[in-house]
Amino acid sequence: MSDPFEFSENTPEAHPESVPASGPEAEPKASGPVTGGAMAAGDPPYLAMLNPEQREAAGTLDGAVLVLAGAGTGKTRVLVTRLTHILMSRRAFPGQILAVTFTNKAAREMMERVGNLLGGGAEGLWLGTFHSISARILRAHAEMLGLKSNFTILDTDDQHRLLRQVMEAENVDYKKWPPRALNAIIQRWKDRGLTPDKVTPSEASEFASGKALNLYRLYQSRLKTLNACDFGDLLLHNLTLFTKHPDVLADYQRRFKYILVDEYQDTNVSQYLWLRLLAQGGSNVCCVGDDDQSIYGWRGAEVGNILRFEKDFPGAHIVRLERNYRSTPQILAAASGLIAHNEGRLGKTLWTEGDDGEKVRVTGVWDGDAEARDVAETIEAIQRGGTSLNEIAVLVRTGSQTRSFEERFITCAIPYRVIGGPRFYERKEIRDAVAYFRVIAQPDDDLAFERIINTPRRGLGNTTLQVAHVLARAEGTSLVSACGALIGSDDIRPQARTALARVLEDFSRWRAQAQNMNPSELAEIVLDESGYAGMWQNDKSVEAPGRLENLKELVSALEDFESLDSFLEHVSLVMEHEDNTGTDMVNIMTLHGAKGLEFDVVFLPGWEEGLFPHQRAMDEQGAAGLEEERRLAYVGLTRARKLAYISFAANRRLYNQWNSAIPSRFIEELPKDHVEVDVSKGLYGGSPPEERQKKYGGGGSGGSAHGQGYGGKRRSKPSSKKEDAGSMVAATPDGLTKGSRVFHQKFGYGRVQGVEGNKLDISFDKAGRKKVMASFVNPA
DNA sequence: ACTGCGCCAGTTTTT
DNA sequence: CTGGCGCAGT
Repeated sequence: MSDPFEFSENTPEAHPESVPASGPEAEPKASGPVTGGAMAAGDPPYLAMLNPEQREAAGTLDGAVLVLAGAGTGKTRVLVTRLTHILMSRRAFPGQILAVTFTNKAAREMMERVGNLLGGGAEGLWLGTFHSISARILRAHAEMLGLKSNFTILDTDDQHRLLRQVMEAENVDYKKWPPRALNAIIQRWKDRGLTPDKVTPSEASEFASGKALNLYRLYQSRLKTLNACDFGDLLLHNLTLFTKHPDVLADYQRRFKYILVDEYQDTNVSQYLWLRLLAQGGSNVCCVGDDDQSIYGWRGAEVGNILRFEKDFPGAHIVRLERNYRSTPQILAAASGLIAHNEGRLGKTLWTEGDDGEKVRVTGVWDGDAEARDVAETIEAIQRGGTSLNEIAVLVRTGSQTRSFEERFITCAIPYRVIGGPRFYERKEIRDAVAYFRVIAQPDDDLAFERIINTPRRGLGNTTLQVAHVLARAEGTSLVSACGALIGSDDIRPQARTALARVLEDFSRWRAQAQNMNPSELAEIVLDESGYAGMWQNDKSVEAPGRLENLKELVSALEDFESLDSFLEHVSLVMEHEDNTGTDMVNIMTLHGAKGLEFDVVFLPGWEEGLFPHQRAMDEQGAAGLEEERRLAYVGLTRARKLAYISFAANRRLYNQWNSAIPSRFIEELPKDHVEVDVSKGLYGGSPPEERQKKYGGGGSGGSAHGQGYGGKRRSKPSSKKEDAGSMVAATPDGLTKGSRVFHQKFGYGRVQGVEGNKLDISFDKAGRKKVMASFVNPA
């Protein structure tokens, strides 16, 4: 948006009356009334509203501050108040404050709350995610790194395709060595701030017989020719920029008088180095985090960063927030007892006031379906008790677990939303459309061009593409320019030549139109003239209408953007779907997705060895992986204000196999006094956890006796003693039979394919084939 | 150049 | 069970 180098606009020099002194050296001594936690007369009202520790964290503006904020202790409130305090006490202009978060959601929330507290005047804040802020900085200095400022940010799909190309060129068998695995290795290097020249050969990894490093180098050079970056590069290039151009760094250091960091425990090495470089100019740094909530180690986060804060900033002020405002004492005690099994914690003692509340409920069920049924029933009961569905969440370990709940909720007509599910911008049709925009915005974007050159089909297949590739490589140009050259040559068939000429013509026309047209209009023209929309209109498959619907949504989403460029930036960095929070719905999401959220009632299904803790976490990270899983469990429990329900199933289907499972070790680790085992399901009848453990052959915690988690494998569903007749409703008297047309409130119209008792097997026109309770459909 | 078939491998979490 | 990929046939 705005150039980050409009320093003069925002610096004190330009407003001598408003700010007493300029430059970090001449920083005035505390002119604000508060520097510590003690309540002082004359505290501004926004500080007076905080508890003493919070006040200390928000009010200590000089020097470095580390806030160890336990779950539900008001850390966002502290950050927001601190930011407001800095502005209200006129210590800095908005443009001199850098506030970084990990998620766009967190950034948005902070912006909103600062706005509320401040009532305007927060424009110009550098508030955003690590990625968006480093992208902004990088765009301003792209040429220093051999990039153009309109560089493309590649998504994972592009990364994989590019890596595959590189591997093909190097004769590395990409079937044997999956590009995604290589990508993971490279991203880990990038997370640690390692450019190819800094990776020590000893780290070269087993991948492709030690060729990973070389592939990394080639990948980087391909990125540069493509004028593109992947996620990791955004930070990495910033680091290079700052170290190679001290003057640039100095400018930013001078600019940012205050730095605020959220979720500090999740920073990786390169983010840490980035912060440290920026802070070294004497900024007042404030990092907020909770080592017990570090759940991103698998993508390079280093809890160590939080542990070494004092070393990095000698004399740092450390504030602990331990008063929890969220959960009941029972829930808090259960969560604390669980997390106490981890070693190497900074250690906090959370406390709270108020009624004990209900103990954490633990239920064992027969299988995943029973679990979903059980959760649905409980939700219905809770809802009858007056709790709104918005206040209820189902937190699962893996994305694939959401399905059984969705199906059950649909059958029971419980409205729900899946947060963080398949994302809008990751759908095929959206990615295709975006690829068109990318080529318009940046003709050199080979990956995007390649994606849509023959979509819709226009007779430009593999042969043509290969020829173009070869030429591009030989000439050192982009695919688009190579294609331009091909039109005038006879290296390809005349048919292909005309087709190619036509697309290129289209693109240059669109490019011209892009100058004086809003993006939304342009999108409509492009989707129409390219034949892309037409392609789906002619498609008779069930999902085609949905795809067209999505394309329409995309066009209207474009209305919010001033330029194609800003939209593309949004697509790459703000990969999220707007959530319809307006309506009352149960929330389903992964535990990772739930961090930072809270609900009255939380369901935590799937607490089985192998699923949670996840086998892979333990295989790949060992003891550290297990501890991270335990923190994930802790995060899950601490999302609950009033009620937490944990469940595990004795049988679970994975791929297409039934596996018997044993309860998660985390269940045994819950302090017994704060847990109530639900025996009503007839499983694990009444036996306390210790006995249950013997019954199912589980060993002590951490022991290998837990083994593989999932036990025997069977092909067919294990027979249950209890049929689920209890949850059945009498069949409808509608007399629906095979072939009847029906209408379902959620799925729309469909045709009955079969009748099984009171369930109907229906093939819906749009939603596909589902089994639904007869009482929820009406004859069409 | 495109279509269809059969084989395989895969599913943790995300900016 | 799905989807991606390679191969063979048109």
